[in-house]
Amino acid sequence: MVTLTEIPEGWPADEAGALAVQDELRGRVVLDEPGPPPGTGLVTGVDVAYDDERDVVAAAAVVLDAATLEVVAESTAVGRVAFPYVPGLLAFREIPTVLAALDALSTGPGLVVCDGYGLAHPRRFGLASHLGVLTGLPVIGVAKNPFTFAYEQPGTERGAASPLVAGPGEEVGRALRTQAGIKPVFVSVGHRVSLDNACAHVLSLTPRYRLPESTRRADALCREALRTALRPVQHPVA
DNA sequence: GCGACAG
DNA sequence: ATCTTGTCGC
Repeated sequence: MVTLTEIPEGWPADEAGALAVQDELRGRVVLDEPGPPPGTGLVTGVDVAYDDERDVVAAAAVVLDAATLEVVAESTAVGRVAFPYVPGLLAFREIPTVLAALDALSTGPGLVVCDGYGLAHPRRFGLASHLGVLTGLPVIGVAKNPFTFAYEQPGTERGAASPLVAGPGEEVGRALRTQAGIKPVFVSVGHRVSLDNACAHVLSLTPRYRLPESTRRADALCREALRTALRPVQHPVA
């Protein structure tokens, strides 16, 4: 069964409204907790896929055992796209549907890993921070691109890292090499996790591929959920 | 001033 | 994000 997630009442209708929300929520981010220890407990990947033509977004949450990387639980949700794509306002596009997917899980999510950024954001309040503040969960962001931020190329070996900086002396995240000789990923803190711990989690989630297993699983699942949701219902014929 | 810019 | 065939490699 597929239910269409509602866009919450009071959801910002334009850029000015969204900026005001970020401004208000930014102060609630918690940055002084280390977060759950890497390699233990549960880790949940979240991701979304879009059909902009039909204004539909599908979200998936996949819970992994952090020690074995085996799937413990998963869920999906489908909704209307809640906001246009504006760099810096990505969270407003996907958060309602992501929250619905997290709510549908049969277990607590543990640490949440999302696509995109937390602190590494024009106003230091990216998707991972936003999701963290709304749920109270520990959240980190893992992005495939450095956005507008600068970094020095980390060493070529797996585990090598270098600061992702917004300006002289302001570290907003880390470029982390998860596979030897492969383009790094860009890790930033969302809520209630330290940057060191966030990077340790990401390394523990990348035994084989560039991107965390959590995101890879969530990516595959939300694409499938989108295909299913867009497939026209089959009426039985007599 | 203009364009680019996580997904 | 998404549009998209074949192809090189383990």
